[in-house]
Amino acid sequence: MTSDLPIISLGNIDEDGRSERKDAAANRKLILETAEALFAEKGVENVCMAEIAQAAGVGKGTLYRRFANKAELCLALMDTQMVEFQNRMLAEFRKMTVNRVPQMAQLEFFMDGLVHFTDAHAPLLSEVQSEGLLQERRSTEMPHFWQYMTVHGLFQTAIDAGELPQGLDTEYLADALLSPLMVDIFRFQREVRGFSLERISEGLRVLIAGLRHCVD
Amino acid sequence: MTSDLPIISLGNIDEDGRSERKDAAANRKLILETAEALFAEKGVENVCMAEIAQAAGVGKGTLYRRFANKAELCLALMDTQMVEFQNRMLAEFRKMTVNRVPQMAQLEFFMDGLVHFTDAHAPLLSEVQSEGLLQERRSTEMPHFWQYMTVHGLFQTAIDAGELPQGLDTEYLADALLSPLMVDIFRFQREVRGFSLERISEGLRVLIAGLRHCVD
DNA sequence: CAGATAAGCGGACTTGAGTCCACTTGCAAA
DNA sequence: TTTGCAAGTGGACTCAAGTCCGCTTATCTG
Repeated sequence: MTSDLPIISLGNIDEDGRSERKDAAANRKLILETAEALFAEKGVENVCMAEIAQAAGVGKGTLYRRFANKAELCLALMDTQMVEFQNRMLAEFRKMTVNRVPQMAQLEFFMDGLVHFTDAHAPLLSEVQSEGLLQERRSTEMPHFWQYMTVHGLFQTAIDAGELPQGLDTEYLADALLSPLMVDIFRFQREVRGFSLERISEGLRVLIAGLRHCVD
Repeated sequence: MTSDLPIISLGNIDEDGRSERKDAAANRKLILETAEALFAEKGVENVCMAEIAQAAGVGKGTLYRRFANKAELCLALMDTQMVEFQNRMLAEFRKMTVNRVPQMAQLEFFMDGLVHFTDAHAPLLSEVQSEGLLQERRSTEMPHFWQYMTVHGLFQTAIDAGELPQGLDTEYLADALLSPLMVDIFRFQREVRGFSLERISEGLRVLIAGLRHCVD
């Protein structure tokens, strides 16, 4: 059942299904490339929107027409890599399922991949998540959305397969298991606590493993 | 061993141990009262710093000398209630320990209390946490600090008491267990997912219960 | 091809955060 | 009591975010 996990992407389709005007599409590309270059040069958090607009040679109005804020811009920049990661994971899931690898092992594999993904994209993710989970806008495009769908899906399948007891609150558990990977906390653990990626993965593995036993 | 858990409070002692000048202390009090009133009237997120300064009849400079930002101001406003909560919990721990209540049950009790505490103070906590975990400044006064110390302490004691297997990464687990209570995620679960407090508590209970079994 | 028009564009403007600094005042030592 | 000065004060100023609105242009229709 892992095959119906969603792949989420922005694409360049407007909400109405209408595609952009040619000049607008060119500008979007220009802005994204300019932003990527500036981010690489000075670090994501040291680049402001006005600076991006100026470097791209467009007005602030244009920039904000395409991307309502820095979070959205950063989300667009991550889009390709997010889709790539999702595809890689889906391919692995398929392979593992063929090889009769238990769902819970697949979940551990996913979480481990996510730890590395989060680490690799921490600066962009910081901006993306600074917007907050609460904004309705674009919520289905937020990283948390597909991460949640994946974890939740794996939990459900694990229950169906008898790997987990029935009656677990998979909706809550999916959110809870993902919450230590929200960037704020993740970066805190990495930068202040000094945890290694392996240590974080192992910690999550322990949490996951525990679920197998406890129901009462 | 629960008796050496810390109680964290701001107090009105300067970092150098020097106490404030009388006029300054009066202003701090005035500012806190004004802010509290404005927050109650218009909601925490709808009140800006300039507004607080004006309503209190002081300049922005004065306001910012006392409180480096809105987060710090909100933290000061929560101070009393935080200390109260901590004391209530410590008292309960003592009582429970006398009655031979297992450490893990005490942890569940604490987490349940924390769920209610977080819910009750969500707006102020949102401001406090918007500062982010990463700022070194005042990190020991942040809610997460004493929450972490408490959970970590309970884990350790549980291990010493043989309730949990040795070798658990208690430092990681304390952070991880608390992370679904970071306001962003908590509010998301409450407001978007629509989870009840009971459901959240129960979910946490399941996570905690799992730890008893899994080590390998 | 011409005209209509929705989409796109740019930059001035508004708003709030936070800094700076010249001026004032409480307090303690002489 | 005077006086030195660290602490306190107020508000102008800087900086970035995000909005607004009058002008321009791609694209569609006749």
